[in-house]
Amino acid sequence: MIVRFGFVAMSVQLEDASPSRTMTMATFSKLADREAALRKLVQIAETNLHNTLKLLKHCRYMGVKLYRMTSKIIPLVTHEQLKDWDPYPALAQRFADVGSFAREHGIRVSFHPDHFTVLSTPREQVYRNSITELDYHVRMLELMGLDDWATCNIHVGGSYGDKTTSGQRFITQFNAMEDRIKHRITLENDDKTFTALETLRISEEVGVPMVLDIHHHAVNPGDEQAHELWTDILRTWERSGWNARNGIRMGDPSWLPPKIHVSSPKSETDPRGHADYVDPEQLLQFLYAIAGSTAAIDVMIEAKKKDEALVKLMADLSLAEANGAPIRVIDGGSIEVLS
DNA sequence: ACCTGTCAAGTCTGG
DNA sequence: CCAGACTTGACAGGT
Repeated sequence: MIVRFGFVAMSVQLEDASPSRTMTMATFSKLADREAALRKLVQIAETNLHNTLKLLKHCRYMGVKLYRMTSKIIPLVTHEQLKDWDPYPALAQRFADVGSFAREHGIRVSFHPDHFTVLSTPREQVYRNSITELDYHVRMLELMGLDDWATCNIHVGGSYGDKTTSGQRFITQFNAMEDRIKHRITLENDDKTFTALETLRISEEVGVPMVLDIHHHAVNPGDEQAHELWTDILRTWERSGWNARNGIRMGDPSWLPPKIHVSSPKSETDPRGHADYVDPEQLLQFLYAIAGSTAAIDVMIEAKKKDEALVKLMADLSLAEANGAPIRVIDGGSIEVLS
């Protein structure tokens, strides 16, 4: 089983490469010349896209094939007060450049819209805002020229005191969206509300792939071991999403592997928080448990030290290999689990 | 150069 | 019913 690792949003190794520079609404409102203020926002977005490309080049240099882009590329773009603003044409070329690079170098990119994208909400306005937010992310992927193997990962949302009803509402409100958005979604179990099993059943119902977060499952487990759910989770990657729509079977060269999230608890007092680095042992135990089920898997490292945590993990895995673990380090971003 | 409070957005809890 | 927690990187405004 080939395992590819990736990291989130920013690099702690690169200087001057923030992909999420911003401007607050407070500052924007203070600027007397609105046209000039909008030009400033476009300028910030250009910098963010330039740095996103820089980060992708950093990925290529390291051998990393998995990267989550930040949601903050265009500041304030989904803000109520900027509804009339259309910055996309001015940024189209830079989006295209980012997308081309990702495609040429086989880097699987994705987004993770923030926690106020809540499709289970009972509030009409929150639902509408969530769609606006998703539309923004999907639009960026479209401008990058990336097919819908490039996805947006979200959570089910709040429970509002009745998880069953809220889950049903998620399904109804999810189904009411445009296909171009629905086809980009993956669903992840969260650390407080919808467990892995609950998220899995909803993923099956609406026909989207499920991203299993091992750490969230550890702190919000339900009754099942993660690997017990794995067969069904893997099936969501076969029967829905990019693979299913294009008739791609596991083992085909263009097969999109399932994705999981990995992080380690920050401390005993804050078990839900993300630690600086990830514990290789816990990760390996999970990978061994599922090694026979799939030819490949992609693992997103969610650690405070970002790309440095990925580098450290690779070093730890090299050491494990030297000590006889049944793995083979391939390059700076991937290993093979021997079975 | 460095430090601190604040930021557009959501949900949940406790007072 | 409202204030604060949660969580995060970066701004904004101060020293």
